[in-house]
Amino acid sequence: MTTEAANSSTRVLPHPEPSEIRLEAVLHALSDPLRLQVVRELAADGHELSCSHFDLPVTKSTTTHHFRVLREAGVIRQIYRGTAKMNVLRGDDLGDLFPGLLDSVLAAAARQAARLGTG
Amino acid sequence: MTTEAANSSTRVLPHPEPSEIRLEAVLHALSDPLRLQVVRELAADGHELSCSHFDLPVTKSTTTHHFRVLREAGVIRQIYRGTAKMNVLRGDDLGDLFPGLLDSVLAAAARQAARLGTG
DNA sequence: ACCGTAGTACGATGCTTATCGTACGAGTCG
DNA sequence: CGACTCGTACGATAAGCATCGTACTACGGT
Repeated sequence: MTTEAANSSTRVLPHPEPSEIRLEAVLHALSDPLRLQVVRELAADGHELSCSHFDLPVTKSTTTHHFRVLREAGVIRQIYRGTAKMNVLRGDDLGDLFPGLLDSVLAAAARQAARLGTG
Repeated sequence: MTTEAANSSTRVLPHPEPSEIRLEAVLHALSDPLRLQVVRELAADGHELSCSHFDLPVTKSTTTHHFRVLREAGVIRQIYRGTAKMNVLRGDDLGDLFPGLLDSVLAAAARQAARLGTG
């Protein structure tokens, strides 16, 4: 049973507070190719993107797993909107905690993608 | 004798070419607390430091393992000098490949260390 | 030649992670 | 309601990784 009368989009996901975000966890989250790709797309778009928007070469289960890793590391924020689950970069929080870090990682990823031939 | 250069004898260690260095591997190498600490000390010192200079809370075997991960990711360069194995950051190579990345990671690490009250 | 120091190699172990499949829940729309 | 879509939960599996201990090599000094 739903423990709570389903007030649409009242499903809330746990996110780490800025004070709980660890650099090591952020770096680890970004060290996976799939997750780094997701972060790049989120940064490039700048808006909320649903999980299903991403065309990852893994199953839905694995996709859920990767998004959770990103969320629990504090890299993204996830919000339910209807049946969809929207994802946004926590650019502000990360910028406050680690100024310039996200930008240089994204720049590095873009640079490597260009170097390796259209990524 | 000698003491000058040219003491890097027979034993040579494999290092990735700059073109072989992958961002994901670098981020993964830096995502371990011990390895990040090593990199911070190397950056702070700026000179060659032997493996035994670092006082890591793990055995020699594990220390060897962590230095190898850093070397194979392209983060450090290792050279034998007598019985010692010297380590130095590949700051130039990383700076060419991923401008600003290493600096912002180091800054982030310093910031987090201060925030967590490292003493 | 010997010994001590620095580091390696190898095998084992236990933990973490990436992956999948299937069954299920939550929400939308006809 | 019923069907459909999006995503979750759980269990299983396989690979990776951090760690250790012991046995070993390489080098330098005495």
